[in-house]
Amino acid sequence: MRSYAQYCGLARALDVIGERWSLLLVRELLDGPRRYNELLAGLPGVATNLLAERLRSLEAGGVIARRDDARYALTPWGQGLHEVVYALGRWAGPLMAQPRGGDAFQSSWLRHMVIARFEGHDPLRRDLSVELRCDGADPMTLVAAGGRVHIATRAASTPDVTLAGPPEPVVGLLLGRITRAQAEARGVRARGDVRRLTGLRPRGERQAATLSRA
Amino acid sequence: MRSYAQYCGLARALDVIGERWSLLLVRELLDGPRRYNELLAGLPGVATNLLAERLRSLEAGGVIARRDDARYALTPWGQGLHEVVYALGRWAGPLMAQPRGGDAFQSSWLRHMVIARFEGHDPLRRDLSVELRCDGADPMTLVAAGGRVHIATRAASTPDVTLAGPPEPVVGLLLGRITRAQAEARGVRARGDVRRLTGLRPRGERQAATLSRA
DNA sequence: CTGCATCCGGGCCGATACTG
DNA sequence: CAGTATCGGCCCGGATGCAG
Repeated sequence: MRSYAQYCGLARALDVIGERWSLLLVRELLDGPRRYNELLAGLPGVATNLLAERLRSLEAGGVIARRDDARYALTPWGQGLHEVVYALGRWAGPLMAQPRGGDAFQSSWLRHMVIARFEGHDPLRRDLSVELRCDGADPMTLVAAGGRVHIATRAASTPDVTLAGPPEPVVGLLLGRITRAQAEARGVRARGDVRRLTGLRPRGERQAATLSRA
Repeated sequence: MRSYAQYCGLARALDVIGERWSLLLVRELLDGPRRYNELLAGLPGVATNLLAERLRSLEAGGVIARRDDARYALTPWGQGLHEVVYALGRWAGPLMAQPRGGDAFQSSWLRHMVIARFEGHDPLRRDLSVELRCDGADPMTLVAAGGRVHIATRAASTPDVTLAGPPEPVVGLLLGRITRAQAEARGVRARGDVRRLTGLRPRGERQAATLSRA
């Protein structure tokens, strides 16, 4: 890519990872080393030549490295993009309840969304277990305990709350951006006391309108 | 821009701010509302039609708004990109000591770099005042007091340390990525006890090699 | 002077075909 | 499995024009 030619941290960062697909490729590698075809599967829509070109570019930039086992992995510096990727994911919160037909969807993306939203310790967080059954993804269980949230990639035995249905309203309800009625009108089957979901979020962030796009 | 068509927070965020120049435009607006020509001056290298097109795109996306006084300003949601921009700026730290001739440079970018690196409270931070005189930028003073860092856009009366010279080695020395000898070899005039700069950074981050690109 | 719109050449992107 | 080759089209960058 053409350089911005600005002595500014943001500009120099974008010179390295600002090209199309680059950050999504980093997202895939945040889950660990991946082979070329695994990356191709995790990036629906990317052309094969573009993936190869981005892999070369990010390797030259010191973000990723090709390992002996023919897998690509983030360098220690590249792993620092975790904060950038999650900051962008959190910022996109207000967009996640919006329906947009035709979007691809994968279990690992749902896990990233949940982690980005709930990572870190919060002493006010209430204990809770939530089973998520999004259409097109494996069942997943969010467990809040001791102020921290953990996510397991399997169904729960006795969840406090279960949300099943299309990804957008399920996530929208989980993030507190839509009401239970709105979610159910959009195909969500909710079981348990949905109001307890607000206990996952800090006091100041329990209103759905907070940081709304509108 | 063409959508990634992925139901993922990162992908939906990049659908809104992933185009070339968009985040740099946001960077300029983090300093407050700006007129079209002010933005043009703050984004050396951008074509006039592209700036107009990005302004339209970001306005349609709900990131910025055109105000009555013909200025552009971030919406409350758009201001949330502060964390994204600074996370990218911090990640670029290892790149900032590298010389790259021809890069444009502005005082406000230097201020952003310093804030991105030192913002927040750190009880172990030592009190210190540092005057920065980068070629091509107005003199600036970094003041650490009570665990916090504040930055003033003027010269200091009696700074503990003064760094003057080209931006890259001045910033490289401030961030602890190069030694005093390396900085002076690259044209930096340093006065005062440069070793005290390490007191600006938390204990664990006082080695220049930390998070190196190599 | 501000705030764009238009035009054009070149480069990047996207889709498909193909190869070691 | 892991890419390369090719090609059409869109986007970007630079120059210029122009209305308020």
